[in-house]
Amino acid sequence: MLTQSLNTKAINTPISGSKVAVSIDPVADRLGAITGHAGLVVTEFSYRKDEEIYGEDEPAEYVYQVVTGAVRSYKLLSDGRRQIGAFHLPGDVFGLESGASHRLAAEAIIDTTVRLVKRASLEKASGTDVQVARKLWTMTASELRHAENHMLLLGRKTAMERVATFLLEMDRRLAVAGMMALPMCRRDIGDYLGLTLETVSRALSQLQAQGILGFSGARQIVLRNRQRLHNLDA
Amino acid sequence: MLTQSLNTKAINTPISGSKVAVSIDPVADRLGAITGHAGLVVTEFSYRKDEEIYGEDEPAEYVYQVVTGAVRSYKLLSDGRRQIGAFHLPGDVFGLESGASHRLAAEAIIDTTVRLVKRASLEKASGTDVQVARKLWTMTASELRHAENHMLLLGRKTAMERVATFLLEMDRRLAVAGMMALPMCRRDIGDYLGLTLETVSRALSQLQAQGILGFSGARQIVLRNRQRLHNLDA
DNA sequence: CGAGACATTGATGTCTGTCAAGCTGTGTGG
DNA sequence: CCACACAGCTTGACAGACATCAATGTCTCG
Repeated sequence: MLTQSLNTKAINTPISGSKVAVSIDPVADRLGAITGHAGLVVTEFSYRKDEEIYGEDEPAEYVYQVVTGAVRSYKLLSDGRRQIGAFHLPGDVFGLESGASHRLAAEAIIDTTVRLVKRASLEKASGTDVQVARKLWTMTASELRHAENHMLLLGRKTAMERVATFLLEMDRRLAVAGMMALPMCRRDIGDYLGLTLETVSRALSQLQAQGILGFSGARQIVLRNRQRLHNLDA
Repeated sequence: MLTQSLNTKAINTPISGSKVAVSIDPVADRLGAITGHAGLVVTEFSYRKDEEIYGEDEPAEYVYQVVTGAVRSYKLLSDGRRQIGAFHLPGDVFGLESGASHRLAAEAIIDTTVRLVKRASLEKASGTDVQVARKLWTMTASELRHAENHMLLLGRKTAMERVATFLLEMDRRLAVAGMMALPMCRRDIGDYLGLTLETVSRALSQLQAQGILGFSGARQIVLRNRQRLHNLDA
């Protein structure tokens, strides 16, 4: 480990690393919108549940896109308190930095496959292709928008409002056939919402008791009344 | 008012609007780093204390830089709860959007003078000048970095840790001769830190009692022991 | 110098955290 | 295929940090 320099650091302990360039689906593919133009090398990689993808303050060598699975980006305080800044779901790009290093760590929540491209090659492409440069900016701006909404949630919303916001966000992002399968545990949800896992659990139970949602297993949720959920969300 | 369309909307009720193009100091001037290259028209404008500069979801027609004064950017919940996302101090650029509208409102905290350029002209310049495009991205990424740190504060830090973080941030950004003159009131600080003004006041009093800081008037603060303040900040 | 906005301080309340016990359901191995 | 084991979840009792409500103090500026 000590002999491994940061610059030549291998991608963290993958299950399987296929180093072949893969073809990118051009439809509604946000990373593809960039790579399509520049013809960059795109690699696929997989991480097991709870595996670290990169650490906080690590050099930002790659930009990632979730293919399947789910990823959490987070910061830690010295005593272990954790704030998850975002969940990344299939299609989402993460790990994009304009500076030299990652400002949040990233871990696979469940077994996850990602596409990745070298940051340096994107930087290079942005120097010649204005479309690429524009895309990098809008992706960062999109993350900023999410962070600004989340600051409002963390600073000013009640526990119930936070959970309602969370459910509506997840419903929007990963509902299929009116049901959502949450990839993350209650602790992850708590660390995302600035709550404890117990408070999250109590809020969900209360929503169930009110008939606003139904469970089929703790992580399979059906929203039965989005309007009432919206009303609970300030 | 009703006859005034949004697209032709005048800049909000300035004290004085000098529409002359002004020369920009090229040294350590972040807006200048852009405008220097593109030769854009830069205007100066002034706002009085508590005057709105733009509202949430208003079309983002201009990008601003504080010359003198201070600005708060914030979001509101329907019942009036407010989260201030950032304070903008002399030199800071604010109101930069990659989308069509402002996602936070902005108000002058005290009498404030800003420089401004049309967003559209920056967009245009970024299409031909790769340096401009790069700068827009890094400025947005810099805001994102701040927001990520602030999410950690809002989600996971105690009241005392938040106030310590705030003091160190303000010390870094506006201390002159070892003293800082806060432009904002206790309520603004509370709304930035996700606390009430009373909790902020109590924390500051406690820090004074411990000799970590001294006051000369409620908004004139001297940090007497930055190390101990750092220790209080998780 | 006076008035009003702003800040401090105190008393009390409450929401969420903490600690603890038990339950569920998922995956594994006999 | 069933049963066990364990991680994850729920629920309860209690505690505590911060909010709320209220009164007083102080600085600023007109």
